[in-house]
Amino acid sequence: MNGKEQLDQARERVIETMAQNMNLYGVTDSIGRLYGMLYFHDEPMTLDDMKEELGMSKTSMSTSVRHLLELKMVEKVWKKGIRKDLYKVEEDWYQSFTDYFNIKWRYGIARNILAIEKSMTELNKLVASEDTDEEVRAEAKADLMKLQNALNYYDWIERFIDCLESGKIFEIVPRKEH
Amino acid sequence: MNGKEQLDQARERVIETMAQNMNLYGVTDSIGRLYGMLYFHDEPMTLDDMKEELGMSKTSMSTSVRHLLELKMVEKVWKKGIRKDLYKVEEDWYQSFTDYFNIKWRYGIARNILAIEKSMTELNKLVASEDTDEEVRAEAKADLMKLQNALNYYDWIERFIDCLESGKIFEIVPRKEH
DNA sequence: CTGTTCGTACAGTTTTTACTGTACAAACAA
DNA sequence: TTGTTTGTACAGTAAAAACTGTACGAACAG
Repeated sequence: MNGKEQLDQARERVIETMAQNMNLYGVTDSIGRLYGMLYFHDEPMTLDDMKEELGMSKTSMSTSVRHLLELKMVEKVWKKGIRKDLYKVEEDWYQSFTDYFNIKWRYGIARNILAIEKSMTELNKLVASEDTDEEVRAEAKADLMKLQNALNYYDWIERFIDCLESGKIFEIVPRKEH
Repeated sequence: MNGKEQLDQARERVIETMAQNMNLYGVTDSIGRLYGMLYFHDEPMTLDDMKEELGMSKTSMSTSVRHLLELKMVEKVWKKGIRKDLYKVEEDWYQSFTDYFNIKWRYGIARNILAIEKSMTELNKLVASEDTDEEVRAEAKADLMKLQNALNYYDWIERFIDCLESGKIFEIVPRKEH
């Protein structure tokens, strides 16, 4: 097959940089490489296919795919007559971008908000209490202001993600048609 | 100092979750904790202060601060009469959010675009060449379409980051005033 | 039911990353 | 100049993460 090596080389280059890029989504290079490889495969793949293609253990493929599923960057495909699970990449990268924020950022922020609210309750008590040392009270008040700012920021982030999720962002920053 | 423990406990809780959240920015928990600690310190701190406060080595403080500087999440402060370097957090979290994309995402995408363009050039040659096997040619053509889509997506991301950087995003998703 | 096949939990290993202590260069003080 | 102080490079160590192989439960085939 004349030209096969050049084809593979061209793919490999893209896959490698894509994989490093995907660190931004919190996945390792090797998971990124798996994604990239799947990206260039037009047919859905089984874990054994991937294992074969990347020369890694099936266990690794299993956990890597799980990561990508969690991020909704790959999806399971059903095909009658085939017992093995099949996977393919989510083709819509805009969707993947949005999903990332929806999954990772929203989750992180929710946890953070809980912690902040709990601490604010405690600090309010501290400020209200007569037993509290004056210096401590002053610090607590300052902290309360900081935490309120933090809450405001998280509120903004949530609305920002809403803006992505609803697709409103595309009114401001339109998709490039081609 | 009555109430000091409660104050510290309230802070610690927030710092810990904040630190984990900062994994989203690609920094470790311990760097996140340093950031959180700095966040609650109203006065700028020296490396030795941090080392003392966190019970870690000065070397660690040095490299951690460097990471945070790179992300523009902390900044150096000059104070006359003090020889040691002083650092404080960037208070504007909206700015930090924008900076993160500007620094990390733009960089990654730029690298990726270069790789894609190079591969597209090669693939175009491959498609044009008469020596190329027909099957390979077909795959190369399919790849070219995929890569063009990728370029379109990266173009969108760049415009998206422009939208953050210019502050236009705040017209759509306004800051919460309080 | 018994045989396979498939995906994954788990334990163990390898690799990578985070962290420390030392040593040293640069900047300053005297 | 010489003596300090400060930040960081570097090498070594400790901790964490990635990866592998085995073993096993679940799903299906016959």
